[in-house]
Amino acid sequence: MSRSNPRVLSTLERAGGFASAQEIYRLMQREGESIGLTTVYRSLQSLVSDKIVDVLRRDDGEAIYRLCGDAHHHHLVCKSCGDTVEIEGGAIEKWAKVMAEEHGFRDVGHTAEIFGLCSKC
Amino acid sequence: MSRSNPRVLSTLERAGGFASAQEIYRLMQREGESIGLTTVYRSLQSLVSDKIVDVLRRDDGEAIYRLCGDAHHHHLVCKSCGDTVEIEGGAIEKWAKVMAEEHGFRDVGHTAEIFGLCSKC
DNA sequence: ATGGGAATGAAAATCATTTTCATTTGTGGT
DNA sequence: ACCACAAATGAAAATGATTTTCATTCCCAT
Repeated sequence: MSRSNPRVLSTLERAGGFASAQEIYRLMQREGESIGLTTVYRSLQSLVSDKIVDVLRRDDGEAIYRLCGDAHHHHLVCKSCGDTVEIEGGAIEKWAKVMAEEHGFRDVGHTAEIFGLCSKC
Repeated sequence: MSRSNPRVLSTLERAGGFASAQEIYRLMQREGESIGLTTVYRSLQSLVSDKIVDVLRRDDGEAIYRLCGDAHHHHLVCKSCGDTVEIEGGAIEKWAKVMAEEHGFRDVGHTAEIFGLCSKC
C-alpha cells in the first residue's frame, strides 16, 4: 500500500476543496512542485479509502475529489455548476435497513445522491 | 446530424430500460444484429438530446442510459456474489424531492443503491 | 438512372485512469 | 557508517470508454 503524499492534500485544500486529479496535477506543476501524475492518483485513492475525501463524477465522467467531514452524509449536486450541498439522509438510512432486512441481506452500506439544477443555474 | 437507429432504442428497452453503450452494443452483437459501436453511441446521443433517454454515471465513470419516464427502481447488490434484487424506493423519491425543494434545486434526479451480503453468502 | 445529403462503421485519435517496473528514498538493525 | 529491505515515486505503456475522421453505402427526390 501507499500512503498519501501530503502535498496532494494541501493542494486540494488550496483548490477550494474540490478538484479533479488532473487539475490538482496541473496546479502543482504550475506552482513548481515536482510530482508525478501517478502519485497524485495514488494519493487521492488513499485519501478516499481513508474517507478524508469523497469522489463524485462530473457530467463528462471525470472524477472529482472533494474534502468532506467525517459524518456520514449525502450530496445534492448541481449538474451545471457542480455546486454541492451536503445533506442529511435519515430517511435513507432507515430505508436501506428495512430493504436489507426484507431480503435477508446483512452488513449493508449504501450510496445515494441527488442531482439537479441549483437556483443560480 | 444523425437520427437514432431504432434498433438501439428497442435494445435499450429490452435491456430493462437501463444500460451502458457498451452493454447495448454487446447485446446486439450477441443477438446477431449487425451494427457498429459508433452508431450505438451516435444513436444514444441523439436520444439524449431528444430527451427520450437520460444519462447517468456509474461509480466507475461509465455512462448509463435510461429511458425517461421509465418507472425507475433501485438495486440491492450482494458484494460477494453480485446477485441483484430490484427494490422499490418510494421513500427515496420523497426524500429527494423534499431535499431538492429545501435547497432550491429543480429538475432533479437521483441515484441510490444498497450493497451488502446476501443470505447465501 | 443520378446526384446529393444522411447514415454507417472501421480504424485512428483522445483522454482519464490504472498498471508495470525500474529506480530512489527512508528506516531499522548491526 | 553500512547494509538490507520495505515503501514511495514516476516514466512509460496498457486499458477502456468515448469521440473523431473519413471513405463507403444507402435512400430519396428529380
